[in-house]
Amino acid sequence: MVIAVAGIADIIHEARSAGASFEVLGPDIIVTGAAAIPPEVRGALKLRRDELLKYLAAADIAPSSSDLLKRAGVDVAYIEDDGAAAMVLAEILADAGEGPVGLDVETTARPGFHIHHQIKLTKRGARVTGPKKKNDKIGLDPRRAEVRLIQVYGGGDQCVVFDMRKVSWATLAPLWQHRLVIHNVQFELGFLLTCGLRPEHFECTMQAAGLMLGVHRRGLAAAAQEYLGWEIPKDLQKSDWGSTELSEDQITYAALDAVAALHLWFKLEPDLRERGRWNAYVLQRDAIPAAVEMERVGIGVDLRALDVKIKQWGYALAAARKNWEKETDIFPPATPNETRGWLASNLDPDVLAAWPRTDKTDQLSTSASNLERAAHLPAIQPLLEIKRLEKLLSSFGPSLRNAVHPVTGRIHANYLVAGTKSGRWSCKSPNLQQIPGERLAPGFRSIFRAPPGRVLIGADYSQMELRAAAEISGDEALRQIYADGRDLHRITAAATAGVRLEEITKEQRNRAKPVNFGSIYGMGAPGLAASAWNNYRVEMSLVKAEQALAAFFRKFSRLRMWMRNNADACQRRHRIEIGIGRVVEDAWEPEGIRYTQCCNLPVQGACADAMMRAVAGIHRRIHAEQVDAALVAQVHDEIIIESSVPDAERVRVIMKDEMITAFVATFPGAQTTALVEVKTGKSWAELK
DNA sequence: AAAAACCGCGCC
DNA sequence: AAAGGGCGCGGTTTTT
Repeated sequence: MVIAVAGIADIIHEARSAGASFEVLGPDIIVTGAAAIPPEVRGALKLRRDELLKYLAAADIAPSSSDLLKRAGVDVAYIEDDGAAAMVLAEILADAGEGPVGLDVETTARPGFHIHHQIKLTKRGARVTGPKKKNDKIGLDPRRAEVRLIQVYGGGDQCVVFDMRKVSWATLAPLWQHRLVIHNVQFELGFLLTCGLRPEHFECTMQAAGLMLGVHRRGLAAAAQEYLGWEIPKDLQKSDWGSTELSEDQITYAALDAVAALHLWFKLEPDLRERGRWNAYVLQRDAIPAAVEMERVGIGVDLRALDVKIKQWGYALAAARKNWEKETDIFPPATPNETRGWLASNLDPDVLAAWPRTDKTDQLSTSASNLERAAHLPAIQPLLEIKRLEKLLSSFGPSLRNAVHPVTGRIHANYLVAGTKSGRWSCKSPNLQQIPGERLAPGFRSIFRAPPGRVLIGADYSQMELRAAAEISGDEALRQIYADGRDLHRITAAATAGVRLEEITKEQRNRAKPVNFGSIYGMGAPGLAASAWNNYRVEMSLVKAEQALAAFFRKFSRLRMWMRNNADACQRRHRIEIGIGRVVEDAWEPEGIRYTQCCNLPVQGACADAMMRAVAGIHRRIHAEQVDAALVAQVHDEIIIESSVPDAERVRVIMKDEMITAFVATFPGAQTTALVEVKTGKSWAELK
């Protein structure tokens, strides 16, 4: 940290991490453990005493961890030896009785795994602007970090904090048989698994809070505020949990989370049951071990092939820039504003006047789909090529390479179970659910590869959301199409063009796709016309879009009826109800629930239910049947498993079986003809 | 200097 | 009457 420019909060944080604590007494500041503060930090604090006093006084109003614990009637016991550990653990379990134990852990980078700073460069070679990227994920990575503290609370008058540098894991063995309440249990399971521990009875207050408060308020702080009225401080979250002597503040801070988790559970559990969301909770909870496995196992990557791709993209980008310069005699635009300037001076005045603009700031749009409107300008093609390659390089080049784990050589992405309001999973660091496909980057998915002796198996639901819409709405015409294993796109194309099915060309079928996908989500004619162009490069006039929608709903009138009735019911209830019992409350949306969400979320969300059932079911069977295989990716309607070659056939059967079972469990009586498609290959590219 | 807002775009 | 939904991420621009 550069002390001279740091905020006072950062300086205080440094001092606290070093073991110091502050107390305000009238105009005086009492510092304990001042000797531990690094001299330059101490100097800065002296220099900025007034600021420090103001900050501490403000912090005084917000209760500290120890205030909150005091109010809750909980003492903290910090345990550093096995004898005491066994004794207090027995007390905690006695406090809990038949009930669960609240638990939380703090982790820290293992010795030898240093935090290395990396400097990011822009495409022009300048230092990247914005916050300096500190590589601080190591402390959260089970492969490079260790559990420092385990905090447990049984509901009594003490919370125990075990220092795992002093206490042996064997002493805690009884704990793993007990039912545990953890906020974001996925994180803890990842660490416990590396210690060979596989607790089976757990509750996740984060999943529960997401169902009750909305997925954006499922964090511990938000949930504790809402349900307990606690303002949980989080300033020590990133303190140094590896230091030899942990401060008292750190220990009480750590304890508070375990206490909060248990208290939260006591409120959340009855709430889930009373509000009809218990089944949704169980579904989400039971999918967590599969997500843990996906992250732990990771997906295999051919690093050399990725490097080749990056090089090729670089060459192609240079060539595209040359082409631009040949057409224009100027350098290619380096920023959106430069692109806007070029558009402003090169478009015909009437075209410029009608050029699409951005939503919030009303500037000229520079999106690829809009640039294609000016395709007659010779510089546009090179510009589009530049944009494509810059996108690939910035999102899937060096940054994806950096995501390859130094120890395993694989990518361990983080899947967020029910991380979206519909219930879909999301994925981050990196997001494997947005890896470019064949259209944008031919062959790119072949870098995701099984190691020698193993294969990837991909299974996907065919036209999952259209099938779901058919089942939810009870539209017999649509259901019949899937019962017969017919092709909806072809049927819609024939209806639109007014010709017989056999005469439909590939081109005509393609034009029908946006109609089918758009209509079930409540798209209007203008939206359909736009989506046809933006997603499929199909030109569709307003009139044609209107006609296509009308024709679609003439055929599937029951679907339209469901859409309208359901949207009405949602507005009446001020909530959208999804599948097994998840909801999106009107109050959770900044501008209230919208008609299109009422149409979309029940379909998308019920599909997410089916997907979760399938993932959990597959995971369970792979372990129960001791198959040499593991889940490695999930992309909403697709599951990818890496398997040994001998077990591949068994895996294919399990996947297909579990996915069909999950779909029918979600949509009783659903048509299952050609529902699941399974493919095997050495790489992801071969699974399409 | 850092944070927030905005735009655009990859996937389903 | 009309109404694309859901994400995460990189980069630029504006605000604090």
